[in-house]
Amino acid sequence: MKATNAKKATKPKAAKTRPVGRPRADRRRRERPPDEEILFQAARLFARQGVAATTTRQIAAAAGLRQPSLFHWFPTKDAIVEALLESTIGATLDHAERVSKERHGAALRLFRVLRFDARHLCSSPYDLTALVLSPESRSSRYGRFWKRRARLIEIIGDLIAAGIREGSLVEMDRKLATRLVFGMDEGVLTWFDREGAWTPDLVGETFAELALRALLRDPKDLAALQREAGPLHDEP
Amino acid sequence: MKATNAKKATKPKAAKTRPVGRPRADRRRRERPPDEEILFQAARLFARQGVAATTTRQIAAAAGLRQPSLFHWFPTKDAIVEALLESTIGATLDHAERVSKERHGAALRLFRVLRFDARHLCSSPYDLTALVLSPESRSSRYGRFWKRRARLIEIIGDLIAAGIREGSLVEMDRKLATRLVFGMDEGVLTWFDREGAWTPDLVGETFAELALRALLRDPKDLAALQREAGPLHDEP
DNA sequence: ATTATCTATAGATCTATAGATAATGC
DNA sequence: ATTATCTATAGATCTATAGATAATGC
Repeated sequence: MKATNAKKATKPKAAKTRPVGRPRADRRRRERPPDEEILFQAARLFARQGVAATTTRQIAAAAGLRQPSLFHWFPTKDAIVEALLESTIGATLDHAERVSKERHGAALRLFRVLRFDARHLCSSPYDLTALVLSPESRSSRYGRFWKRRARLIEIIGDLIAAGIREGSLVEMDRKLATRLVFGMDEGVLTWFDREGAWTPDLVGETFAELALRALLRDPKDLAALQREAGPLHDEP
Repeated sequence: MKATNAKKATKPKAAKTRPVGRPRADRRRRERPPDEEILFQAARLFARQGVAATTTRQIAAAAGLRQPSLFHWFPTKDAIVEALLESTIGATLDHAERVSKERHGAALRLFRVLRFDARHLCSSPYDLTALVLSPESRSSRYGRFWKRRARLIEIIGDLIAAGIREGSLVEMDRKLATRLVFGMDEGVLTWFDREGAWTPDLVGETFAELALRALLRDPKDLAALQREAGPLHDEP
């Protein structure tokens, strides 16, 4: 949202430089830059209450600001939602566009796309619980997100179709399978617990395993697939 | 919400009996009893806009009433949400409690529980898109729903654990698998299109197939399982 | 008498704008 | 001069209540 000041980078980080601008009424230690803090706190509140039920006053209070000061950083409440939605899809879509064009078997490419997305959703700095699945996110206000998500679904659908054609995946309704698998993928947002025992890597790997076992003609291929895909943490 | 008047049942349904009470300002043909119409329209609006963003005025207008007249049928807006949430879980939980106690293999019982729930979610008279997955539904206000849903997850988890013990299901993190499979199940609410080509029966059957293929040690067992389970439409 | 509705409105919000203010940076 | 904040508030909601009203039922 804000370009980082180039000069700041050269400066050896001073221990206690006071930030520019009028001091805050709420003097608590700042964990993050204001725009990131706003996104972080907004996501936390959206996850608990939903977007519409969360007020700008609540977001501001959680971020250590007065309500109108929010509008210095984001022009509208919607802009906050948009920024969070983009954070869920950007990296995954880039990865999927790239991997889906590689010259490997469709099953392998599918495995990697799914594994990456589930991990990405779990490892976001923001708590995205059900934000992506909220009816709000489908509204035309967030058309950009909506189109990019549709593109991701399309890529997954194409990989499943290719796998069926190649004979590595079992014969089935391609579109229905795509929806079910993608539903399982996004579904992690409803239950993944960032304080829990499961790591994003484990969830990504297990989800992709489960999905491929369901789709592969011969589930014994899975082990070879995982070997070829390599460990998740190497994924760019 | 309203007990059906016993006398009404005996009466041969009169062609044009005017309903009791002051006539509505909005004179359109009534499709359903007022309370059902309110639930139906509320669900439609919740699906498009989310719960908090939907106003009682909008619900009332869609149901052919003035806003305050809503409160004759439901004491609060929350009561409408509660009624809809209960409609998603009631029948499924009854079915699951019953089936999970039958004396068949765990895989078969699991298959039937999953198949039933996915179909039930798709075939609701109300458009429940993402209502169940909304952060609102997790709020303590709807504790009854929340507890019943947790019980359903528990039953599914127990069946998966039993299947692993019996050796019919593949060795894996029982809880993680439960979450993933249940996520795929509820996920149908985000994409099932009541005007689309897929029937609730098809979605239920395909989902349960996919889930069992993912979990079974030997996917070839699936065909036998489906034969033994019988057709979905016979399911009580 | 009972029922289902209506109109009017109280009281409590909520988003976003206007304009002042208190810092740093040069 | 620039930046980031503040206080005050306009204007637009929204839920729920109060009390009147227009039907049917007996």
